[in-house]
Amino acid sequence: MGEGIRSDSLLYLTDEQLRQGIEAMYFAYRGFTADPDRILESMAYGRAHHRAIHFINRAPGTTVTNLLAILGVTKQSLNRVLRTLIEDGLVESRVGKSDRRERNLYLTEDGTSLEHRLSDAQRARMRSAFRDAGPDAVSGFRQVLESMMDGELRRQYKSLRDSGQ
Amino acid sequence: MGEGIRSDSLLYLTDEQLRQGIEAMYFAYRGFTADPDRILESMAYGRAHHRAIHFINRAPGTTVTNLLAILGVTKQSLNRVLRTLIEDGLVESRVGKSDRRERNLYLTEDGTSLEHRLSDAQRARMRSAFRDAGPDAVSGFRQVLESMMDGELRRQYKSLRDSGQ
DNA sequence: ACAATATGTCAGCTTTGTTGACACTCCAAG
DNA sequence: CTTGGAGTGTCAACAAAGCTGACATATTGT
Repeated sequence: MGEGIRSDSLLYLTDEQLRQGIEAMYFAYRGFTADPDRILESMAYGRAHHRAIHFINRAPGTTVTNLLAILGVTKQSLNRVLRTLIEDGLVESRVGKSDRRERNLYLTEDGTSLEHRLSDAQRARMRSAFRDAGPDAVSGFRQVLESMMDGELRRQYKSLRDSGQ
Repeated sequence: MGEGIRSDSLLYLTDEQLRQGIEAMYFAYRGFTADPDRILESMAYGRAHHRAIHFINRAPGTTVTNLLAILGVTKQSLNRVLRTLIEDGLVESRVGKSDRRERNLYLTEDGTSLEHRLSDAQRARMRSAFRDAGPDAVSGFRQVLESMMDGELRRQYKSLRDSGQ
């Protein structure tokens, strides 16, 4: 073994370290979805409903096409989810003002209330993880995740992020 | 607004920061699975097959029950996946030596070869993200993910991690 | 002998994704 | 004003991957 081939600054790039990162991502994502899943399964809903509710709440008045781009599913798949949410009175679909082909989506009071329950649960876990790890770790966490995104997804993530606060 | 209510050290725990963390996790996970998914869809396989292959490779000779505990699915669900992998000659199931009720699972040569293709793709993305973000960020990333796991999952993650290298 | 364990399998159901086809509304350009 | 295309909704059919419940088999340990 030649010395100095692998410098200290590259030690975290060994296959072993990478595999640990992969497994950490897998197990953490299961924790990440566990709390909302528990709430959703008591109703007739699943993760797809949660995602729709999240992003409608995030950008009220968004169109179906925009939601399709963010979620990356087919309109048939999204439509099935939206239909149940509209039927159940959690989402309101208003005909577009300037372009009447578009549908602008909004959460109703009930929809907002469910969104709060779901995001409270998810935020509580995220808050606890952030608190445990500390501000520097949080910054690193965000940096790595952002680098892991696909180009188009990263664009959408940043666009949402910058529209926030 | 009163000054000093929210100290600098807690700024990263605002709902806005937490929501960004949640969305980062969502978009990053899609990037995380994108490359293996592309490889898998060219065959008749899905993510469930990838997970089985990953953990069999990780712990050769593991039993079905152990795999069930790690993956958190029902045996019917896992069995469907394992059956196709065994039929296709990617996984070998050997009767247990000491306890003949158990089945010890191993990757065949073909199974190992597919595992390499999948993990090479996934590691490449992880490596690139790690390199972009730097060692400190990687450490933070791992810390936050570990805190985000459920208790039982964290136990399994650590057990795998410590058995490595 | 008997109970418990590990595994496999059958049937049936759910959620969430997919294609393909088609209709309707509406905007904009010719 | 007609016509093409975009945005939307819906139908049918299907697939992957999870679930429950029930049951069979082999094996182990008491």
